[in-house]
Amino acid sequence: MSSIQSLPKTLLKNPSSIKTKSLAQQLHAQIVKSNATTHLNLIHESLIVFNTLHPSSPPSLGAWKSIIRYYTSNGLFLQTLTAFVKMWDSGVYPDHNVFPSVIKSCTHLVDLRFGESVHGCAIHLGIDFDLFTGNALMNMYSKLETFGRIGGLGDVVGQVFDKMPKLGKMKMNYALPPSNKQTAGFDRLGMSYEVLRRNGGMEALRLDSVRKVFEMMPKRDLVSWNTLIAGNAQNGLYKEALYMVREMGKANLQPDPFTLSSVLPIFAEYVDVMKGKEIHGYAIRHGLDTNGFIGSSLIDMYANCTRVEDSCKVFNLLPQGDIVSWSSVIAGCVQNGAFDEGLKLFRKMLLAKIQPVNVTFSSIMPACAHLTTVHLGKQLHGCIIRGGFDDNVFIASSLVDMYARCGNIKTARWIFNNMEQIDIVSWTAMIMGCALHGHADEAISLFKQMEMGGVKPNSVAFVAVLTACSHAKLVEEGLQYFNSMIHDYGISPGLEHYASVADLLGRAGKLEEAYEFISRTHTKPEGSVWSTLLASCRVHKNTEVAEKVAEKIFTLDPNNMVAYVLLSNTYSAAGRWKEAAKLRTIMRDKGMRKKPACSWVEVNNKVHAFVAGDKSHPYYDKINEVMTFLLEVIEREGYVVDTNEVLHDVGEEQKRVSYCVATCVDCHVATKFVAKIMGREIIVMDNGQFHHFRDGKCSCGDYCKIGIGGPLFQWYFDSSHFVHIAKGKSSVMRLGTKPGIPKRTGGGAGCDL
DNA sequence: GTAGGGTTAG
Repeated sequence: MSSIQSLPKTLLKNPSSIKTKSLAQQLHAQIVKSNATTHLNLIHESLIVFNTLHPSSPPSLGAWKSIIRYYTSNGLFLQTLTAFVKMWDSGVYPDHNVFPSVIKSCTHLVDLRFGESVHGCAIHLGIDFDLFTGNALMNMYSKLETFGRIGGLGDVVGQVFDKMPKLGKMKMNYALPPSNKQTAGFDRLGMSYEVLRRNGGMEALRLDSVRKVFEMMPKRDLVSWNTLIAGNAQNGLYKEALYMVREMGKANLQPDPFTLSSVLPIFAEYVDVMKGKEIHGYAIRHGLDTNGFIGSSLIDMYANCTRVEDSCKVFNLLPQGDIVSWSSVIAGCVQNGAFDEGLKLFRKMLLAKIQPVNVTFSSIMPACAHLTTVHLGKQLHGCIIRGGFDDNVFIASSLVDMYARCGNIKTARWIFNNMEQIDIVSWTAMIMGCALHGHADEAISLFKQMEMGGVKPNSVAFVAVLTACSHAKLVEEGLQYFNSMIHDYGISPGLEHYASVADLLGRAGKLEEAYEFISRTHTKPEGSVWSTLLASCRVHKNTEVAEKVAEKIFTLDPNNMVAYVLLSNTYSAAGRWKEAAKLRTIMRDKGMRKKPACSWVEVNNKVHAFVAGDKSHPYYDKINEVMTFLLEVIEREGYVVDTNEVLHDVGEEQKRVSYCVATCVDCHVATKFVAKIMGREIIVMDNGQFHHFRDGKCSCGDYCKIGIGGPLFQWYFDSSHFVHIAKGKSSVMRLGTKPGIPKRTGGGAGCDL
């Protein structure tokens, strides 16, 4: 006999040589029996021949089974269903081997209606008691029971196969339990799954069919239990899932990797690292800790419990990392603020020739956003476009956020405008972007558009719109949104909302009001909420409220250094030097040392960072030269050093700081002058808020809480940047107090991918 | 026939 490879080739080149049905079936059977993956194209072609050759005398059950199994195992789910319908139409009835494939196809196509019909067929034929069929049905119902009616391909497939519901109507009472009708009803009310879950009450209704199938199954194996457990775990029924694990033990079945990787996400969600560790221990004792699925679940669990080091340990012990474990560990780092580590791992992954996918990109992008390294973000964006991932809503949202945070609000807006689908996260990212750039009107307008478009704001969206109001001095609007959040949307305010409102009132100088507001909150306010207000007290030079606020903070945390610094600066700003000095003494006695302020700018894909008093930059002398020159120029233009606001806590090592740096405390004013003289826009990011300096004015309308502090002046004038200024371009500078982010000149975050 | 990773938070 000819080899499997050569026979079909010869025949298929000349289809007319396939004269008989039996020859076609033989051909097909041979190909199907051979290694399917190496002959995919041939098999597909032979199936086409097979399907069209003898429409009047359809294939036997055995042939149909081969076809259906082939289609399903190669992901051709729509073809599976076509074959199933044709088979049924031709009077050949499926046996128990056919149903699992067909049900699996319905699951993948997110078509619950079709699946229910198939279930009806199985009942009709009396083979719904089959173990494999039952397992497949449970899996389908646990994945589709809620979502199947909401979206997906359900309707499309339903239209194509309008015959199918007829087939399944015999015993549809079983396949369509009351829960489905109610689910559909909720859907019509426009309530999201998230809302339903949060409000409770759905649990009893959902997974009804899964439980029914499980209960009627005469025989259950580990797969049945795992499917049931996973179904409950993935639908938020954590207690039930854990209860079923115990029940499974009673049935003398041992947890396997499937069981463990369904249970681990529950403890990740509960942030219960002790229970998670117990599972880890079990996995080690049973030699399962090197299983890739368990590994990535462990990585995620530890990361969710803020134990990134443990995530990395698990990852390093995996014999081979696949894209999921790489993505997990990268996401774990980024979500815990270890941005540099995340980027390092990402580069390592590329070196290991692992191709990033959707999840990898949306996991790593926030690292670029928070490090303000737009050139890295752009490189990633390039990879995303080349990989065809740019229509993914997760990725697009992360890009909107990244560009906005890196100062490039126009690009952010362009991406947002071109998104195919916009969800609550993309809206929020865009609204927050506008808020950070001081475009409050636009932020509010977007928020309204979102509401009108039927997307319900969540608590994060309210943080965004409150931020917009706060930055633009829109006190009334902000308070209205805060109330709307509580009364119209039933969202109870969290610390971040209280902080926003405290900021809103504080920036506007309504310090007493803000103090009362925070004091009234039901949630116990944290130091961070009070600190927000204390910063406003400093701006408004109100030592009276500042003292009250500081007292609150010190009750919560007697060694809160930020509060000491802010209170001391408030005294300085109000001219009460003695009190300020006294606080400095206390701080020194307590051994507190303020982290030196740090500023950095990205020029020609390189990050230049400057710490106060640091002379290590290779162009330090040139920078100083230019700085002195510019200072003279802006002073001629009318800039006066504001000696009243010498807020710098000049420490021992900073005493050597040059005249210029020490005097440039009122950087916000100085930068306006520089922008005017140089005739260019300067964009500065300060604590997440952007200042666009142009033509002697700033976009924040001087309505900024902190004023820009720190050794700002240094980095206008590193030599390459000076060239940049001359070209009239703008680049984003960033201020902060995060030593190490980025590394000193040219290091760390400045590296390419 | 069953299992793992993602975007927004002054």
